[in-house]
Amino acid sequence: MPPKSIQRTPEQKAPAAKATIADVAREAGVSKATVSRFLNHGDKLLSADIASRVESAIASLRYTPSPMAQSLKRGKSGLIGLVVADVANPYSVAVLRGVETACREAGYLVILFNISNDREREQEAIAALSSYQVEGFILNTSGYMPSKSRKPDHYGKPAVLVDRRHADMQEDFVSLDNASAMAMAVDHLVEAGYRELLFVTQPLSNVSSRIERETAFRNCIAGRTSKVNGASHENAEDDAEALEQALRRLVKPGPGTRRSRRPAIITGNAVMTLRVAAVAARLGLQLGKDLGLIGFDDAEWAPLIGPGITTIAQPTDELGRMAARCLIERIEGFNLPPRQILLSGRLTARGSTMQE
Amino acid sequence: MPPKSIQRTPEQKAPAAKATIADVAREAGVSKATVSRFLNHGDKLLSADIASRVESAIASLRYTPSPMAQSLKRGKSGLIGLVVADVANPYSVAVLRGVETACREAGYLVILFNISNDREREQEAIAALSSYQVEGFILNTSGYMPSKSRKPDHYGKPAVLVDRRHADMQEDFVSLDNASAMAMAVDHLVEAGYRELLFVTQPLSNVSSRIERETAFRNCIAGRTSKVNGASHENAEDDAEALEQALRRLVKPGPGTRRSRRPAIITGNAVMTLRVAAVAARLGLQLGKDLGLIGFDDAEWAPLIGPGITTIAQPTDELGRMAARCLIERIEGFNLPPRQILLSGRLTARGSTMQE
DNA sequence: TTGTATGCGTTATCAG
DNA sequence: CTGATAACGCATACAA
Repeated sequence: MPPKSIQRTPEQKAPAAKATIADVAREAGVSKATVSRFLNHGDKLLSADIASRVESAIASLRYTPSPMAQSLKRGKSGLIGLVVADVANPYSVAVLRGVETACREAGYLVILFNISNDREREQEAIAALSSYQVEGFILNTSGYMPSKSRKPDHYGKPAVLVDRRHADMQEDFVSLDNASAMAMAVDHLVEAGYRELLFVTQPLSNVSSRIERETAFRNCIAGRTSKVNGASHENAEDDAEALEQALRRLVKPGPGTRRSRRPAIITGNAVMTLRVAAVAARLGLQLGKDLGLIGFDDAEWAPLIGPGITTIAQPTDELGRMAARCLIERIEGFNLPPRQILLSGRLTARGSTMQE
Repeated sequence: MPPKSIQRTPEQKAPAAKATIADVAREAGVSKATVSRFLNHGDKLLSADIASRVESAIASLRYTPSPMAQSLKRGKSGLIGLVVADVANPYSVAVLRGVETACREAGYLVILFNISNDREREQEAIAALSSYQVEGFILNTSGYMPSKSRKPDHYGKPAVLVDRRHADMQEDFVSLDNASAMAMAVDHLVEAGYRELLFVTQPLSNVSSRIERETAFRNCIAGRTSKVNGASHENAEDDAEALEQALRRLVKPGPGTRRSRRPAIITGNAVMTLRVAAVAARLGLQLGKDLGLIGFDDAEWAPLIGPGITTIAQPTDELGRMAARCLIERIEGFNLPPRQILLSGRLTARGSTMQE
């Protein structure tokens, strides 16, 4: 057996060292500039003869331009920076999916930065991404830096916000239409005979989507001339205790109150839905009977918990795609005023909000 | 009011144009080379005086080196390419999270490429990532290209595989210890009195983790001298029908069989767990009573479906971190033989596998 | 239509 | 210890 020399993949003669534009130029017997022209303007500026020579040289060398070098030269990179508040959050991930797809289809790649809900790191994320010459940002963050009490700097690059609005927002904004989604939820509950409503949310703490939903909820209640009661409960991460209290209070109203007022809960997102379902189970409350439940965000498990949980699904994939498209439009030069794109949710009725 | 000139952020005198190494050199009254030395070797090669001058120039100009330019020069980018079979899969996402964290901590950023379970696009993903000079790949893919019937080319860059093993694997491999996890599952069921076992999985179709689990299942059954029966069922994406048949057959054994043989199902992942739970509900089967159920992958909803579903949790975050660490070790030059890192799962018993 | 020369922001190789 | 200077791979103004 002959001593095995340099490893080579079967179908590739040249060593792995990537071909550069200079190699192509040499192979085709032209200058680097000519090759560059072919790359950027096709055969518009070249004679047919030379164009084809360059073309076949590129093919035979399997040449691919280096985005890095291009980026350095042009100041643009084909990269889009995505900053996510928390990759553990299914919502973020669902959006991420749409974003990645749309970007790739448009020839961009996504660099991901997760800040694990640490607001202080938003600026760090943007800076890191920016140094990689990303051409724009998609932000699913609060946009608020407590310690600095100012907005993060976007380095003059376009950005689009998803789900979370920023103060004095100059950017495009893509989100669920929270007001009408909440209206759907309340209407649905009232129609099903529920009269004592509780909105349960994670702490509002400057997260615009939570605030919008809470506000919409109050408006819905206030707007009803009929006898619907409503209250909100902010539930901290670890405070199952408080949540249990709130449920107890909701279900077993004080003395002197008729029991004709059926109680129901609206949860602000899937996380809270799960928590409420857990507490309800612990208290022995039957969903759809002792307690109505409708939650923002649809999840695969929603049909399977108890009698099935009624949800308002967000068009997450579409939200992500929209965000990406907005950003790319701006990147490619259209200079539009800030837009707000509000997509509507879809209600799926299940056992947890049964008619009386 | 004076005509407002160029917009400037309050605390930043210079225009937004990012400072370069040349700016710093000028500001400090030294050469670019000197600044570069300071950047790369600290003050080891510089006189204290000059070092401090450079240092303050950097600070006052808020200078940050351009990774792009560095990358061009050094041939390394600080980027790691992550190719995910399907971002819609909670498992992928959970791993992604660990990967992102570990990479960032080590000073790398992650570029994400999702191939939506399209095996043909694995090579495309790797090529795209490679052109961005990523320093290595983390792959959660099949590594198998049906149409080409060969393995994707990694361009000589290090790669680590997560969850899915490739043929003739030369790469590091990080995964759940499927064999012992399956053993745990079977032991648990047998101990709880179940005797008629069915393993339900998505189609094996060359996905190594599915194959390993199925094989492990068969081995477990074969290894038992006692009277435990076992069978496997591959369930296609859209075939609820077949799944229902399988459940029916499992629960209602043919004539002449004693009913002392309690039936139970082991699901290969969370997706299948949900599907089985749905079908069981439709058939009116009580989990933990008429039918045992234990599933791979723990999810937040597991405790809430029916009497709670027993699961085997994968240490997803740790898997991601491990993968990242392995890759980074290789990137930074340690030339080790291929390793396999198998992490064990954790069983959480819930109502769906109650004792008789 | 094509080639030459220059520069993008860094790092490395030389001298000094 | 420090400073010119030449690459890295590419795109473009300018010259031919």
